[in-house]
Amino acid sequence: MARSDAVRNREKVLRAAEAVLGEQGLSARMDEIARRAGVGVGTVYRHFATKEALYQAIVTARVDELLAEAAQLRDSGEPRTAFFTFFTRVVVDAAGKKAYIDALRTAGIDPKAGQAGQAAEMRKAIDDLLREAQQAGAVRPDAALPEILALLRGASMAAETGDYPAGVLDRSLAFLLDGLRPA
Amino acid sequence: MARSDAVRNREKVLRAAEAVLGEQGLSARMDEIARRAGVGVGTVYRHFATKEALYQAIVTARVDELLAEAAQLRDSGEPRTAFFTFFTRVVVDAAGKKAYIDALRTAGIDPKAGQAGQAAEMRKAIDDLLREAQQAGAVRPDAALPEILALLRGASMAAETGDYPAGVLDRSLAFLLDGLRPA
DNA sequence: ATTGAAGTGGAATCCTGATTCCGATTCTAG
DNA sequence: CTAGAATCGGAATCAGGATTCCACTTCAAT
Repeated sequence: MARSDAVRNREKVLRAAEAVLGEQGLSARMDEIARRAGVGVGTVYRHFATKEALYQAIVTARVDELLAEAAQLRDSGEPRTAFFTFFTRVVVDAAGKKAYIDALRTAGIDPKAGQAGQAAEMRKAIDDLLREAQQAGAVRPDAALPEILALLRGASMAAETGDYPAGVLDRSLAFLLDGLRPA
Repeated sequence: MARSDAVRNREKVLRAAEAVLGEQGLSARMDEIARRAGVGVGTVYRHFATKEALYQAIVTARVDELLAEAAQLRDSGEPRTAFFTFFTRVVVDAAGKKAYIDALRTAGIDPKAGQAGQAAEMRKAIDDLLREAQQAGAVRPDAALPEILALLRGASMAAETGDYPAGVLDRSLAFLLDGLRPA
């Protein structure tokens, strides 16, 4: 039913939006996204009712990918590693993608919209990894989910901001994770 | 020379702006600031050429306070504690004050405006505390300033965002700081 | 090849604030 | 107490962007 060119354009918009929103965050202009997609603003709006909707589409997709990865790690049989790997993945993934801040914020609380479900999933995924890691003695037992989420958020936000000299981010993260290990 | 009432109004504006910008960040409206100050927008503009200027005035003042505290801690003769205390102070101070994000960002890099000098001072202050703490064996020797700044920024940003259940922030920060201690 | 529905481009419109302007009000020096 | 300067207040002006509209293309089913 859907016209082939329409589908193609939708893709182009999505890709352009991902790039532009990633670089500039929510403050990016719809015009810019349209230009980069090689399309008129009107077309962008035909596919996504609003800037917010476009943004959500992108974030939702990305979070789904992360959730899939979390599931995979959970079943990897390496609980001691899985938690740290996922934590790192999220932070690295956030680096340079300003569009994530809100996603993380949402994961924290914010029962807004339908994304609430996704946020809950994310929390659960992290909680699972955390528990198993603690069970395996890889993470200090006094660390609870809320604290982990706060740290994850902080790390992600820091990673998104400014460009650090090579290695700084990795080392910072390493220190942070060390703080989560048993004494 | 300056009219007494003008001085008073300037103060009112400053106080109101501090409150409003603290709660809502840069997105706060000038109208709101004026209303809270019990003054017309025009008056706000008579004292501060632009929203940015008003914002800078506030941040600059606050950072100066922090610098003073840093100096005091440096001379306290408690290097083992000073570093952690200051780190904590900055984060706690940032909690709920959305206006700081940018200040911290600036402290990171951003040679913008005259604030560049202040940013440099802040970096130096932290560096001093860090070195002494390491000298005293309270902080792992492989932690360098850039990493510390990244962590400080992340922690501050996380603290500013959303409201966490009581204690979460403190515990998160405790874990983070544990990661900076020698093994 | 033909045609009406679906899709497109991008100028025009709307909205939301920041900033400007200026007549009305205080101050305060004399 | 009085005049002139310094301030005020807040309506009017501007500007930046999101969103809407619609005449004009493209599709693709027939």
